[in-house]
Amino acid sequence: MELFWLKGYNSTSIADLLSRTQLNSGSLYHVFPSKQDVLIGVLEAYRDGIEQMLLEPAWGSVDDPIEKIFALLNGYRTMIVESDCAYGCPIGSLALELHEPDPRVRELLAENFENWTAAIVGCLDAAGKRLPPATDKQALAQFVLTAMEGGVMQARTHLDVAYFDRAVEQLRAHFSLLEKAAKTPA
Amino acid sequence: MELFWLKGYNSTSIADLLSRTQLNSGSLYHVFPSKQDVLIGVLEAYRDGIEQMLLEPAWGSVDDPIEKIFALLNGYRTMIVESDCAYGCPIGSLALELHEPDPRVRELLAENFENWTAAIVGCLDAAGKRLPPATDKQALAQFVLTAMEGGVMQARTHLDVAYFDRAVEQLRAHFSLLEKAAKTPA
DNA sequence: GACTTGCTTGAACGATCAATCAACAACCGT
DNA sequence: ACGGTTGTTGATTGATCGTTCAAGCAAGTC
Repeated sequence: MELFWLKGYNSTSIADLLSRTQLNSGSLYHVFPSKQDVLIGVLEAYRDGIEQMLLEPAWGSVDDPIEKIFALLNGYRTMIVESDCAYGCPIGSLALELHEPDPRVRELLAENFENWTAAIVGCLDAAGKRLPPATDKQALAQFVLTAMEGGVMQARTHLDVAYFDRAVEQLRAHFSLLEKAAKTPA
Repeated sequence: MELFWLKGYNSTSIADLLSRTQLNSGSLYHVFPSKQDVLIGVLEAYRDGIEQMLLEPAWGSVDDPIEKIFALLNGYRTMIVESDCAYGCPIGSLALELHEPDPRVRELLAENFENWTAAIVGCLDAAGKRLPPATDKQALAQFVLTAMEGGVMQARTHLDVAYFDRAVEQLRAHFSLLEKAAKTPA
């Protein structure tokens, strides 16, 4: 149930889940032994569905590997705008909302991040020689995630997408500089 | 009370605050009408104390303006390490933990961010011609915040400072490219 | 020494929430 | 038709939490 995404984990009560799912508490507890298990289920589903839910819609009409990265970021932008800056990256929100997460939950959050950055690494690999050969693609992919999450955080705090846009713009400048550096080797 | 920083707002109960402050509930409610007012007080204190609490300790022995930025980031690194990746930026945590924040609270979070980036803008201004003249210093300062928050988030999720270090390293690469671009004008 | 004012005490209240469980229905194979 | 399994119902429980309040205390004022 994607209520967790909107309201957060702690603020989403079992009653919320029940009214949304039209279930009774007993039925829910028959499937999920505890509220945390619901969260685990949701995180697993998100991890496994990232391809269809995030990448495919964003990449529908984009071929250029580097533009794919920014198309994905633009997908987040759309979500921010449509939710009036309330909704950002669900994983990032949970990562900071849960202060002493269960090991399994923390692990799933990490796996979600890893899946995300793996997709970016795929783009970077496809970009081939447009980037300097010494580029640490894993670190750069994590930096893309970093920029996205930080941008989402500021947009939400200021209630203004422009903060997200500026983060993306700075990231784009970084990529421009990298591409330029790749053309004129040291 | 800096319990909010460690455990988060929702997970810190009034009872926690009482035992920590050696107060009784009545006394606390005599000063702060509600729990949220405690948060507001803490956010105001943090906003006003950022200079002494964050900048001065980090910048004690650093003069170079750009190195000051990275000295500040290194201060966050220390906090991450000392808290075993549990503690990051308190403002960032609250910004994502509170999903429907009171307007005043949201405003204070934004002010804290603005104070922070203003300090970075000061460094960028001091860096003068080492950066390309067309540089949008405000946007770049926000990007530094973005990188910091994103790095903190990933370090906490993976329980590994290396994720923070890589974000800082990427940011440093970005600054290197900017400085290089400033030397060889288009 | 009465009276006010400012602050403290800590038990109590009401609300919310996650979780439980005994009773019950629906479906299946035999 | 029957027993067994699986899934459902929803009132209830026990715990936690934010908040309140009547009573008390200490210090200052006239």
